[in-house]
Amino acid sequence: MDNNSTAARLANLTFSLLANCQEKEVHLAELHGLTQAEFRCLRLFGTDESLNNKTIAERMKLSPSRLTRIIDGLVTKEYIQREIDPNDRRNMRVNLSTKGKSLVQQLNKAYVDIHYEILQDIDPSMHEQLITAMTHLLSALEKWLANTE
Amino acid sequence: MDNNSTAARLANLTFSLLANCQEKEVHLAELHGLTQAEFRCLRLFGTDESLNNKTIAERMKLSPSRLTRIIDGLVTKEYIQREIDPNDRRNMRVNLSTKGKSLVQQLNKAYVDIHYEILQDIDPSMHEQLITAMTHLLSALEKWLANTE
DNA sequence: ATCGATATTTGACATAAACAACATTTAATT
DNA sequence: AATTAAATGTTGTTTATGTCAAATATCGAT
Repeated sequence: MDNNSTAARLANLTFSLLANCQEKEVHLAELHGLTQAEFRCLRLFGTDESLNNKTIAERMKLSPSRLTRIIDGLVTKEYIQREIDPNDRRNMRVNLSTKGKSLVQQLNKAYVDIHYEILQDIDPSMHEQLITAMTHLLSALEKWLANTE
Repeated sequence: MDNNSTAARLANLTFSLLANCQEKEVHLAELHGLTQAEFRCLRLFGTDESLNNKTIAERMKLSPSRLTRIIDGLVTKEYIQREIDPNDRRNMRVNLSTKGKSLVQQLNKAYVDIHYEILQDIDPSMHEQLITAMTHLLSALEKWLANTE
């Protein structure tokens, strides 16, 4: 009984959290003159990563053609660069420009900062458990998604 | 240092969590033949709530005109009903149909169930902490959003 | 060196979702 | 009589996505 109401509270929390995060993402994209698709694509890059069109398309579950256009936008806006892969010249290695790197870093930093502040409010001995809990939450969701697809 | 890397791990977790939740929402909407906007609108209802057009429009930050169309879709799909507000007959009280109620309940149940399962994996003494942490996470995000708007 | 497969880009076209703006209508309130 | 709530019709924009076909360049293997 008690557990169930705790679950309901937790469910409400993650629900609101999701809504807020979504709003945040929309806001951030706008702030930098990016469309949602472009923003999502950009967020896919670690600062040093270099990916090719097809890989990104697969990760984002989009057609290569579609991806080309999204990348086009990001190249025009100077967030990423395209260069020919020396190993296989049919490939384009797509990677972040200086501007892109700095944006991604900035976003990551802001993100980590928020979480840092949150952790300040929590007993350090609980941190590890919190991580564990969130990991469970994530894998439960992933499992759920895999099942229904 | 350690705190910061914990923050980074936590940030990554909520990031993945967000991505998964988004995917889940898209999937669920599809599953029930609803557009994203319709799905979001539906999720706004508690099972017993009765709202009017204008209120929903404000909550969803949309124009009343736009809302009318979304509601139209949900009425056509028989998830919600419109009826004239007896107190002010200019108002339309919008509320869930039986079908709508059962869907909302089903969604809520699934949502609570997932969280219940997660809690099973976590030491009960930790539950309150988790709730607290998530509450902090949420209010940090809300604060952030309020600041940047 | 040629042939078939592959990666990407490009152009054209198409769909549909998500939204706004505006004017009009209807009905009800104050 | 003036105001309000909602619906409706129209028109238009943007974003997101797909498909398909053609073009280009490259690779790998024969």
